Amino acid sequence: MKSEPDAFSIDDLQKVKIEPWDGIRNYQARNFMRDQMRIGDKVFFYHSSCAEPGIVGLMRVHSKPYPDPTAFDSGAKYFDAKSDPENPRWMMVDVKFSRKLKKPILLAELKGYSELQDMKLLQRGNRLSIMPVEEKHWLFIEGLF
DNA sequence: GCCAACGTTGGC
DNA sequence: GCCAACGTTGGC
Repeated sequence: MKSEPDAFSIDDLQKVKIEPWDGIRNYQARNFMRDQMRIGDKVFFYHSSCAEPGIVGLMRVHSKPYPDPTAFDSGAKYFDAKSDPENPRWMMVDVKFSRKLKKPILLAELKGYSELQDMKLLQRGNRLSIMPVEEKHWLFIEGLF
């Protein structure tokens, strides 16, 4: 799961411990939260759109999917008039802090490993802010900690 | 700031 | 349903 550190960083998560991952307005990203995530699933926290993009920490899924309340708040940045509270368009989960890596694993480093060449994160043009990680890739990256 | 790669919108 | 225009993401 990606976040711009200026908006919400791994340090912010370490402080608050649990964070509702709201504001996702992309159907594919929503589907991953709504359909694939289970409580306790491990998640990489990735800093994007910054000087040194990369994996900076670990967290876990901490709730079942539920409607994103910011979609119903007409004053909120992520308000969506087309999301009906009776039939919510945007679903999200809460995440819980696990740990911060001593040293981030930067995107530039990840790109260098032949073992990760087919990883979704590294595919050309990928802009998804939430995506699944294959087990083989997860295990390889864990070995880099 | 630039640009590639999408995703969304809206006219037809 | 098609597709051009526009908006967004995100690395560089």
